[in-house]
Amino acid sequence: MESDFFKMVYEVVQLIPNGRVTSYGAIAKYLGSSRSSRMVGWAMNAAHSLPYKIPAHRVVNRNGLLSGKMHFPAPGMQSLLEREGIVVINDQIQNFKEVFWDPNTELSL
DNA sequence: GTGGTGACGACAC
DNA sequence: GGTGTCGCCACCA
Repeated sequence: MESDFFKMVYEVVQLIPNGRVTSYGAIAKYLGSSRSSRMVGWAMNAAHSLPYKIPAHRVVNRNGLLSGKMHFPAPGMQSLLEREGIVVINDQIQNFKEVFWDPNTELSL
């Protein structure tokens, strides 16, 4: 029973270009509720049961910190990001604003 | 049906 | 500027 909010989150996450990342708040704001950032995170949690591949490793918190790395099943969320060309040090994305992909700007709703 | 929690964010102090 | 608290909505017990 995927809510439209969730589906929107998944769609946006899948639209994230390679080598780019976004924040929960950015997606939430794109959906119309910047304060619903928690729902975006929850959507990521539910994404585990989804048949689609959700590049959750491209979604980090507003600080560019890999907040959800602990929940990530992969051997290393950081490794995935580095493979994308993103520099990650100590679970912190370097040049975050440079790799930051804001749907509100890129998609220009 | 109620209460508590959660991959966060913004505002208040 | 750092810390604390509220908010937001869906899911689980």
